Amino acid sequence: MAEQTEVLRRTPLSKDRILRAAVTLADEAGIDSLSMRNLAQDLGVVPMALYKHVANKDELVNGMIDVAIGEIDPPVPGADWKQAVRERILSARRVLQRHPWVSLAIESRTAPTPAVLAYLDSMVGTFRRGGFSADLTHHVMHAMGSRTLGFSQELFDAARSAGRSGASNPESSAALPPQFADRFPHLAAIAVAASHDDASVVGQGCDDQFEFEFALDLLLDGVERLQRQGWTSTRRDGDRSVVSGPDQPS
Amino acid sequence: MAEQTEVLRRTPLSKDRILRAAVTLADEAGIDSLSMRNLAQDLGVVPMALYKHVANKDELVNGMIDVAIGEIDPPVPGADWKQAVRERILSARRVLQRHPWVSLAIESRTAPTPAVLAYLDSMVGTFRRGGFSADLTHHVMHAMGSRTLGFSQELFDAARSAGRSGASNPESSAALPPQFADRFPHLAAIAVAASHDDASVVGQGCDDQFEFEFALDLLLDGVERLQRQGWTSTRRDGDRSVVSGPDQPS
DNA sequence: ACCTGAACACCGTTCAAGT
DNA sequence: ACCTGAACACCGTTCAAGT
Repeated sequence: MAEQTEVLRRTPLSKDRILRAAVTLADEAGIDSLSMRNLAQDLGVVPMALYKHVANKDELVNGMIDVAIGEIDPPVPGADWKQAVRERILSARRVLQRHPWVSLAIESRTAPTPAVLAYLDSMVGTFRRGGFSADLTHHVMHAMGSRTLGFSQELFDAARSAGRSGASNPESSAALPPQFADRFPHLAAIAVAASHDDASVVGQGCDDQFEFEFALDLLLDGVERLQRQGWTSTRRDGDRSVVSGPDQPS
Repeated sequence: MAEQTEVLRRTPLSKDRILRAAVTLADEAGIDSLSMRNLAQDLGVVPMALYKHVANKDELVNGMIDVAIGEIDPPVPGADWKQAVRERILSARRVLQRHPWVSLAIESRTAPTPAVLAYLDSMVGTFRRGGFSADLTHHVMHAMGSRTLGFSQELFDAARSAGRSGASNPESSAALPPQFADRFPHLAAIAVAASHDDASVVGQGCDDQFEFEFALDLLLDGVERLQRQGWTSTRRDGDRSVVSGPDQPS
């Protein structure tokens, strides 16, 4: 409608409106399509008009990140630390599946944004209330790394810059080239091992959710063990093994 | 010397010479400075001359990655799987410290390069010879993620796009802003906890090497435990905890 | 004082003109 | 047939001219 177009054109720009349009653009067209010029066109304004509300593109991306991080669920109230951390991280992961550009955007930052800091601060608080020392919590946060925010650097991540396509979409599964098994026999063997549906499929054949939870639980179980052992940092003493506690089998 | 310049100008371009110049450029000036135009200028040729040897910039970056991956030490012969994996990953980490652009370059790829595949294949072989089932090895490789290649997504990684500056350089340590402890009390607490040198320093105050090995050993100890328990994938059965084996304490 | 078109300094890559 | 300068279609951002 002409009237509606007129209203939209007349709606004043705001940082909030710019950020929401930028998130939508990145969601739908990919982060590579996010340019000041494209974004301005989507908003029906001249590119330079954006610079009234954001200092530069870096500040725009920072704002976009915080919009996404704000969508992560708050910690579940009654749960113990392990359940609370686990659920929150899986919530973060769901957010990142809605906004696949976020992980790359966060990685490209030189400093964490305010919302990321607030999220991490809250998670540290959950560990501390669960009986973790400040020392152990510090190292645990490092060890979790980007997994804390719901993503991890996968090496076979074909869906990274590609469009959204569920793992259950058989169309997008690339069959192994014939030479692959000859050149990389070990990789071919483990690709077959965990691919329940089609033995000639790798990458897309992996159950991403399972792999994420496998690694998450491996880490959570490991740090739980350290906490129960009363682990303390021994880095100045040359002791290399982090779990060489008293109840180690042999 | 004029003669030497003449010789250099006369030296024919080759993919190898281009790749080595590109790696040097990225090492010294950062990945952002790596453009076809800058690279051509360093080589004393016109930009379009590069396209005789590389199809496009993506292929250039792929080649650069493989140059770097080729610098990783081969597995140590006599060691058991745990030592072999550990040493190799730490070697990869040293390579990435010499070439700080590699992790971002690998992350930006949509598919792994041949040298990365060969490296991963070799590592899978080490696990398999150590008695790991193909099933477990598959999930372990996922769980290790980018750590396999010597890097992990740190959230406070200030030195990411910045120039090289050792963690021991006190000049580059940013003090915590006064409001920080008020807004993010838990983060402030754990920052102080593990900072031995200066309690008001975060980020640069962390011992990156210690944190990397802490997480690496946490994972290696965890997967060793799974392997000893004869862990098998139970993902279709709704069993969520990866370490719920028979010898769990309670 | 405010807005904005043109311009600047880049980029990867195409393509046709020149040798 | 080969090489390469100019051009194309972008980019983030500056800046001065116009209202």
